[in-house]
Amino acid sequence: MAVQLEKVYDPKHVESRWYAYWLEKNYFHADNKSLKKPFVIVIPPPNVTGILHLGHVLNNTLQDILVRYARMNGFETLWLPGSDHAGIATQNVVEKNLRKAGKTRYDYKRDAFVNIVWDWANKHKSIILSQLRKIGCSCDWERERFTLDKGLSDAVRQVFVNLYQKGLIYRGRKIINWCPVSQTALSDEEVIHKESRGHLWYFNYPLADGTGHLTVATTRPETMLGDTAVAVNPKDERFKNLIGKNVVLPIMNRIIPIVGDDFVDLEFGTGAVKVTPAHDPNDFEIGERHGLEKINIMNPDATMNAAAGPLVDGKDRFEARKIVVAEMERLGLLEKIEDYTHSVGFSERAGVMVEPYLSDQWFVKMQPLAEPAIRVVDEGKIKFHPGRWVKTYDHWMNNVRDWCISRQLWWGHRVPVFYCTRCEWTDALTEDPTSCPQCGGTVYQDPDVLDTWFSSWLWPFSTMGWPEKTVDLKAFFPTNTLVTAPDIIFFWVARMIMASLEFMGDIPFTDVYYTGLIRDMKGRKMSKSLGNSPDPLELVEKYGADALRYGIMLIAPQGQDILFSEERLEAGRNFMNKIWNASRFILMNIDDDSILEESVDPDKLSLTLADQWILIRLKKTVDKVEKNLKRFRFDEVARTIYDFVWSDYCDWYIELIKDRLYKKSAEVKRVALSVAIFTLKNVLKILHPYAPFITEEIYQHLKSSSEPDIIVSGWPKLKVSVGDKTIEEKFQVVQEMITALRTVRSEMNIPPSAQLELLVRGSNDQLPLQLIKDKSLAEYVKNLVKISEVRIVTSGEKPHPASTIVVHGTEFFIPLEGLIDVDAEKQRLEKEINRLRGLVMSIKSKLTNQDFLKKAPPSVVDREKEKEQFLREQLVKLEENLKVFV
RNA sequence: GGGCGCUUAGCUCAGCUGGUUCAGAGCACCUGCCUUACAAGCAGGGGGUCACUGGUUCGAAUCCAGUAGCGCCCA
Repeated sequence: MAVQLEKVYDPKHVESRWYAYWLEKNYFHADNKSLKKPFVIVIPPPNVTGILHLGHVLNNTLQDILVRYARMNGFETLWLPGSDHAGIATQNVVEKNLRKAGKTRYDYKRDAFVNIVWDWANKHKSIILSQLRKIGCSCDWERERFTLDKGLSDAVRQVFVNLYQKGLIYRGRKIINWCPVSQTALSDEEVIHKESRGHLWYFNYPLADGTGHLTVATTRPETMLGDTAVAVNPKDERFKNLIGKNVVLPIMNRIIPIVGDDFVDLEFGTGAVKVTPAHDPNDFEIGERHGLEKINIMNPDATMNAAAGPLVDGKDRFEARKIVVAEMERLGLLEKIEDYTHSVGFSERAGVMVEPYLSDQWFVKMQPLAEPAIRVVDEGKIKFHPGRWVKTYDHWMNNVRDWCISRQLWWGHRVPVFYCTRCEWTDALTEDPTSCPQCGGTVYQDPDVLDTWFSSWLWPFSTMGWPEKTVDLKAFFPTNTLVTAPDIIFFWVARMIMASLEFMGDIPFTDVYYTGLIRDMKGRKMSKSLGNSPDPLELVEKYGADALRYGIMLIAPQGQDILFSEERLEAGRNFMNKIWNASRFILMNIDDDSILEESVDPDKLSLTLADQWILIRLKKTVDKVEKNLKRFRFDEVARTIYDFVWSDYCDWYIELIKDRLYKKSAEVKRVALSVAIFTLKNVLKILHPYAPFITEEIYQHLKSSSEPDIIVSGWPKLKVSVGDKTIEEKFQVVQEMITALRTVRSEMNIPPSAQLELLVRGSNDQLPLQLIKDKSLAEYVKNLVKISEVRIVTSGEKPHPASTIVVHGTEFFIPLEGLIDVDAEKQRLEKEINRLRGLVMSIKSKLTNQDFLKKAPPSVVDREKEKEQFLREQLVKLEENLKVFV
């Protein structure tokens, strides 16, 4: 019996039902003993900091598309989900919350604080995972992982110890980036450089021998308190003779040397620079070269310490700056102040200015790891999409610096290094020692934790059970495609490649697809403070998950940022409603369900031109979708399906078969319906990866009882052999005839309801005449243009007055006594004639160009000749018809 | 300073291997329609020197070089 669907598609009634059904059927679960070829994606684990944003929707929709496509193609498909503990970020938000209550983490014992963070993390983890389910992600939830899980923590520890033993992890006292808010070291990648307006202060440092002074320039006056030298370039004629002499450091009254160092830029400032080895990476290097003292003048919270002197001891760095400048001025040693724009580092998470800070940290030696990782990408074993990111990758890899992995945080994997309280013993161990193996003394563990990325870089294999030799690893590693944003190419992608090669001896994935960033319509990044970041769940509520997914795919160009506005989602919603209504129409015309049980073989049906045409179009659409999925052109896929469904299927095919559905015999109706159902089912399949819910819902009404659910149905393999090449050509002419006639109706203001008579005049070699002579094709025209009768007329015959059009040489007259506005018709003809004349002119100039005739391929020349011929004929006929009115 | 990307209709973007997909789509706009799937719709229409300047070519939105503007990354 005919199924009745709602007139307007309501995703709320559909989506959650099917997700529960798929789960119940265990469709998302991957069997590690399967004989099928695997297709594997590991999710870029979202941070448990907060909730999902649109970037996640984009990213996870893409993954779900790949996964669902692979599943339909018979792969053993694993999409491994999980989340990331996001060390600094998570600890930061929790501390921010505590601060609201006037507390800091130091008001708690370490364990107690970590428990608070766990509560936060668990809460957000479950929100995030439920959001992924809401948008339809077909993840294998049985394999969900968290970076702090036991297994993953073991992997982290194993890797640390291993690299430590290989000498690739070492402890070093270096200048690192220090975040005064989180009070931890950061890696270079976690610092964001911004152009900032500041000043350049010029200070005079008196020479110790009283013969004058040397002027230095600085952007950070407060650091002068930690100066232990002044450096000049040995090539600098101005200062050459000063090398080896001393200056008196003002305020501190410390005698410090003038050293010569090539690093000093002769052009910058005065050519003499103050050297603060404990607070500047370049100065540190100079200090190393000249054996200078490194005086740390700052506390971890960026207040000044006692070494900075009584004037500023305990004061904040910016307050200290003011005090120092004022004091220098009071001493008459402030030469001048200039405005100066320079690049300043900010902490990625806390957003405050970072301090270059001397401290003991753990580092990974990167170069040995980088080399093989560069190779696998350059050799194409791992492919980037778009490929241009290879350059960025190479550049970073070739200039990679050692990775600072220790963090002075409480939330994360503890550095597995142990120290003896009594002797010098220290070691990295996979098992906690009970006492010092050397002297039996008590031991303690390094208090620091590891950078989050030190666990994330193991994600593709730690999630599958490494370092155990698990069945999962054997079945599913390496993975296939990684979908991520290019802003973490260094943080994550590069490091995963290094870690996989080092520990698995293999690449982690074969393809990396880089998405764009989602911005608002003004091109601004989405951010909470701007309030331009919509909540994905609200959008799902409003438009449905399918519309959200599909809409985003539609507007997401490859490799470019995406300008998002809610308005643009309407295209997605409208399309869902369109396909819903097309289905609704088909379903309401099914009066005998047995048609659904038939397997349709188009070759065995007696097909009309429209049937053959839609099947060819379907085949071409499937091919194009497949091709573009393989090329990662997800936007193109969305558009291809859109055009087929909306234009070909709805605007033309359905309109054309209405006549057969309503008025014709049961057999005729059945063929039309069969083709319509066949086409719809296949288009639902190719749409399924994009819009899983609505397609499953509709498909359930259309599938035979023995066919599987759409999610596990086979991807269409159409062998449409119907018809010759002329089918599309013929149909296109039909479309042209109909459109041309409709245009006349519209332009001549003929009431939509008026039934017209149509006279056709032409010769038998003209396609339109041949087609219109075919009764069934004449019906197409009659139905879609509201023509009551078509009459083929011979040369002399022509009604007056009539509106005239010419399609491929054949003349069509609409006789409309009284309805035709002669002036309007004249104008219309003149306009068309002018257009054609222009075209003819341009072709003529081509065809009279000897070079063109000689050098262009003959097929192109012939085509132009045909075109000219064709246009001329059309022109002549229109001109004749115009004469009638003159 | 180095690298990458972008510039096509009012807006957002397609346009692959240079020529019948060549100037396109959606939104917006104009006209007419509640035509028994859909007004979240149907039919028709207007609208662009393809950033600029050169070059290659019979032929350039498309390839090359340069210029300008915008954006991103690295130092």
